[in-house]
Amino acid sequence: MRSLAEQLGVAANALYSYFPDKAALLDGLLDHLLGDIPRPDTGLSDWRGRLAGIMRSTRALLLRYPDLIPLFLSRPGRGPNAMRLGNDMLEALAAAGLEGKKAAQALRILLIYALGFAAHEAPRRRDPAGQQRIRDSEQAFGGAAHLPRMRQLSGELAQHADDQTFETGLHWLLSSIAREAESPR
Amino acid sequence: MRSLAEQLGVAANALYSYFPDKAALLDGLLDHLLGDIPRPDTGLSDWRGRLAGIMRSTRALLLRYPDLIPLFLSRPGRGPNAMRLGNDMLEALAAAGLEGKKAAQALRILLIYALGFAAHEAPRRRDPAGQQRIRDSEQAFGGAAHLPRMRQLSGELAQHADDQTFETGLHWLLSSIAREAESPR
DNA sequence: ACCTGAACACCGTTCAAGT
DNA sequence: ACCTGAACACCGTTCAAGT
Repeated sequence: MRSLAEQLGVAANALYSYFPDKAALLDGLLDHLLGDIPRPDTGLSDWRGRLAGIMRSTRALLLRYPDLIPLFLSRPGRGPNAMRLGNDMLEALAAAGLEGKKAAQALRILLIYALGFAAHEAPRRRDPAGQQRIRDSEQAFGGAAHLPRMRQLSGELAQHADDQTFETGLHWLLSSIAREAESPR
Repeated sequence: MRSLAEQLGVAANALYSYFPDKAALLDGLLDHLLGDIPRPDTGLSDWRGRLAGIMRSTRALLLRYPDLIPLFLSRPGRGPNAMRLGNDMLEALAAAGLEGKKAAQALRILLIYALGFAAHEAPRRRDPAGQQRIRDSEQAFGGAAHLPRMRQLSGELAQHADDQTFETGLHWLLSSIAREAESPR
């Protein structure tokens, strides 16, 4: 609050003329930022591509504002932009054949995946001693007595999460969603 | 630091005789808590059940210590208990037919899913005005002009994430992992 | 309606000093 | 080696007072 006020050239407590508290201010900011996520081409019949695009944009947005990730995870998200995003996702899920409760579950699972992934990545990307940390991890994993699997994969495990891993997980979720529609229960 | 010191009957700065800073203290605590996650029955050939058990235990542990969830998401996790957990997961993934890079990816994706899910849930479970918040959301979704999918599912979408949703996402990931092993690339 | 200075009750951490 | 009181540089927020 203090540093924002300073950038606005105003005393810190002046902000309380506009917002009841910090949480309310951040809620407004969050939904505003969601406006940066582009809408999928509605004409496109490729539901998988549309969902993947939204999830990639969401992850990219979060990585741009790492400080806000805990807020995105914990806040309800019922501003206009959050609702538009939800509607676009439900539209794509309906094209995939998911409706009702299963569609609501899929929406939440996909969002949690993208949010969780970014929440995992962001602090590592920002860590100034990141490369050193990777070397330390590799050594810890490589020297783990009685844990042969960790030793064997120490090189892979020590690396940070990357684009390819994000795509793999997204692919896994979308593939299962496609199957869910084919053989509903 | 101050409240912990008080519970120990000691001045706050006395803690700095044992830990260089707050982060180091919490890193130690985190790995200690991971010791509460039970190991899967190693004799069991059911790799899916073993992985599911670990993920359920992880989620349950995080929900017991909601304040620590951001730490679990951002910290590397290379203490003895974290490594044991990783080794058990890799063991199960190997039984599923995943080795090397794909196994490392699967490990990270599953952990991110469980951590992300708990990070999403925890603040909602703690919110004292949770029920009121659900009603507000339902009304916001239900009254969204031009967003028919949101309106249609307002009841489902307003609810909090639940056990069933967690199980669905876990099932989707494990199913795709099973397929990955059947037809590797 | 919108802003201010001053203050309150908190933080994590440092430092010099004690035993 | 382990602890202390005092202080530092921060927080978000409240309150009474100003225009």
